[in-house]
Amino acid sequence: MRNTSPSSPAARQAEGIDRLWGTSVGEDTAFLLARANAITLAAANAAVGAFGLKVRSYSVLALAVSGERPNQRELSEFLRLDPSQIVALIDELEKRGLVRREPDAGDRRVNVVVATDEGREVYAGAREATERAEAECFSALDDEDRDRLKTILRTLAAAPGASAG
Amino acid sequence: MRNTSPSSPAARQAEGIDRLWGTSVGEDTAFLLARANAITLAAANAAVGAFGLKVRSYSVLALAVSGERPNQRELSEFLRLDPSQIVALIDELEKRGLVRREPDAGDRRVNVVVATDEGREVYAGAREATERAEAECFSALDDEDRDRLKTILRTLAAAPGASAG
DNA sequence: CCCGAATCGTTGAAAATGTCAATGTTTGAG
DNA sequence: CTCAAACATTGACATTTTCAACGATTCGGG
Repeated sequence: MRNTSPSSPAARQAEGIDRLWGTSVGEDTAFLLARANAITLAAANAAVGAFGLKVRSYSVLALAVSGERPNQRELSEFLRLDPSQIVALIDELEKRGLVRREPDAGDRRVNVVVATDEGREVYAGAREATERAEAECFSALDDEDRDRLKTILRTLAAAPGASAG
Repeated sequence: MRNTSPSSPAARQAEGIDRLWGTSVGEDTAFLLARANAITLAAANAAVGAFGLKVRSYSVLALAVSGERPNQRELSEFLRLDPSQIVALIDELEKRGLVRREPDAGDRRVNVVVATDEGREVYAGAREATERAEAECFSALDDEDRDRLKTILRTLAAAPGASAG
């Protein structure tokens, strides 16, 4: 049996960071949120990477495919990215022919972002890959907890003050 | 009453990004996770900023205060940061006198990171601030949902494959 | 109609972060 | 003793973040 306070110096720290889970950091919901996010983000990035995308560009593509015709300011706010980053992301997607900017009918300042046919195709494949990756990330949860998590996160993500904190 | 398909061009997109929540992106748990994280991270950074810290350095400080005497490799793994980033973070904290490196008794390769008295003081204040900030972030949830969220996130954050994904 | 403030997309620069390879020191196995 | 591996560190490089400024356009008021 394992001693609670190991006498052997070599065995003291063993290979475990598990004891750190008991600290205030390990008990902090915001930290857990960040860590869970880092893990799923890495998995998602690996998944869409096969399609020459990152999570960022994949999100923009998905919104372009949606048919909601978001403009760049809306993408910026929804994805919580600086407008200049949206420009860069769309530039890249447009160069690849997955997306195009369309002038808004009623306001010549604004561009609306829509997907091309090829964009829809790439999206379909990438979406399948991310869903597989996510399924694996969340495999430790049962269906009920998955639903709960989604509901709770939606409450947090859409909370007032999400834009101007 | 509001028309579902507004005829006025000016009113079409209004000021709402709300319609984007109905897209596949808005339904994606991983996206919700990322967005909720971004929001709480921003709030936490604002909170600890008053103490000259960021969430990163605050986390390192908290682990140094914990008494668990983590070494740098452990910090790297637990916080999911590159070892070189840990070096930079500790350098800064050490320069400010909040933390110091102690040679490990049993292994001269490893440094153990411990807090100074001043580090403990600063931590106490910063922790209070972050707890206030978090309380506000999670104010939209009742106690039960807060517990659920924490439990679920812990499952995800500590899942196997969290280190080598 | 005309002016000024505000919005949208864009550009560019600076700071912060992330990623990776290489190194010196030390340990542990054989 | 020798060799491979682990730890902390350094330095280089790419990516991301953050800001300020700009031209074009819209909108509200006078």
